[in-house]
Amino acid sequence: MPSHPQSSDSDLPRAGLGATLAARLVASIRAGDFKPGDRLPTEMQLVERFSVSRAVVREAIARLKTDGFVESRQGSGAFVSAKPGLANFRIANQLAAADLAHVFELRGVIEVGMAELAAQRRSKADIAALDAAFMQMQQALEGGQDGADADDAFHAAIATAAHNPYLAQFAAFLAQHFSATRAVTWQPEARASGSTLAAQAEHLDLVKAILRGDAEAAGFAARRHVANAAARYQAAQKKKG
Amino acid sequence: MPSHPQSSDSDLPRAGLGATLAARLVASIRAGDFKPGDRLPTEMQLVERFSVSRAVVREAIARLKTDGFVESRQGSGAFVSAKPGLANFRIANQLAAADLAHVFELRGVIEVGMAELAAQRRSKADIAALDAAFMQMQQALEGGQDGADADDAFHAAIATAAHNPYLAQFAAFLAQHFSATRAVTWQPEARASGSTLAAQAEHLDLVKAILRGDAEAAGFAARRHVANAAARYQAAQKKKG
DNA sequence: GCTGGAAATTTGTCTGACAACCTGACAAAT
DNA sequence: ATTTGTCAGGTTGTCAGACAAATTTCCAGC
Repeated sequence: MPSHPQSSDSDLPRAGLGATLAARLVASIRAGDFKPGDRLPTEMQLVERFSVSRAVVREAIARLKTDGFVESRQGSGAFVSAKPGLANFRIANQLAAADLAHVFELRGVIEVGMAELAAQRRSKADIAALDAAFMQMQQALEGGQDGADADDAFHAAIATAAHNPYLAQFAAFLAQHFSATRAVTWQPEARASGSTLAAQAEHLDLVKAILRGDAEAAGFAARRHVANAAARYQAAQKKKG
Repeated sequence: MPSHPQSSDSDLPRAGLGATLAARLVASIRAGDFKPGDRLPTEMQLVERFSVSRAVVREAIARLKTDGFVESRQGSGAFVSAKPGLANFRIANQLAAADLAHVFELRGVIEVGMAELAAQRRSKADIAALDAAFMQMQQALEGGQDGADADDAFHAAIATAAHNPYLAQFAAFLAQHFSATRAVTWQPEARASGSTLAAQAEHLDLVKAILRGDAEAAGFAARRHVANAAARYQAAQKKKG
């Protein structure tokens, strides 16, 4: 058994009929088949059209309701919301290269803002956590170990130092989609090419700017770090593919 | 019938049993009653504990699945996800004053980033849309009409000019929570105090910076505009409450 | 034309049943 | 002793039918 849990298709539960139908209905709404205010087909019509039971249809519609795509009224029907899909913000699990670049850019905007705020608001405890994460990465760099976890902790420490829970939560949300890119930084190929060293140098610039409370420099360092991380990841992808 | 749709409690559908149970289970997970990896009570146990039918329990769990709180496996049970609630980003409908300030800050970070990118990437069509929205606000300002819609269009035009769909979608998501604050800018009280005029002056700075492609100035103008908007809104709240 | 109420329609909830799947225990074979 | 096969029980997934609750439609009656 591999030590790293492999996320193959078999170990994650297959999508049931309800989830599948929900996805199809969302696609229909996004495609414009149903516009805001329109009434969806009745449950019985959906039962006949998709050859499933009413329980499946109701599960699908329940999912659409939690995602804010539709609102249903007893006795009347289910109606597409005024702002379908805007009740929450979501990013697809699999992203094309062009989309990934855009998400990288979004992440950059957030990281820059957090770095600036962290420089203005950092407490002694924030500095201690930031320093600890940085030193852990340094040890991983010198010892040839995996510093991905310390890298996570480093960025989390910056988010904490910004003292804005919404900003931190959104950064954590975005970070999920970058586990692969963070892993690249600490792979043997990256060490050989000097990418890991370069990334750590960028981390140092960021730490120093935050320590001395220089918001402008912190923002600049964060901007450069994310931009370079994106470049390094895309270069690694090109080399591999 | 009022021209502005009033969102009273009566016209939006009451939460059903399924939605209620889902909310309670989410609260339990957030409170730590169930930790990541834990197995939820079986559907039959939930049926007995909450005195509802299995259909209601299944609707609640279906909602938890779409929100990424749990994953269920046929024959085994429903398990709390590793990162519960991080599958999507969501903001509560009703925010306390302190939370609203934080969300304002998050919005500011996004607006600054979009303004910078818009200055770098604006096309002729972007400029035309931006100009049209600004002129519409100007007319509303001079004619004493409501410019809230034009205000929306103005910020949407900046989002479009940034040429990043994820950034734009997130900005639109955030904008939903600021309809009240944008309305404040165009109320008679704001006109009397000069707030509306000040806001429009800030809009002009923003437009000019984007037109001449000055990213730094655009970012600065956006930062100032959002900060002032927050201050104006909080002042109006204090005056009213 | 308008009103009132019955009838039809639609979603919400309950109940029972079976299928698909997983888990653990036990027996059998190696 | 370890592995393998089998079985029984439990759990989620799906189906079917029924009734309750709320809305909409329609028509008789004025």
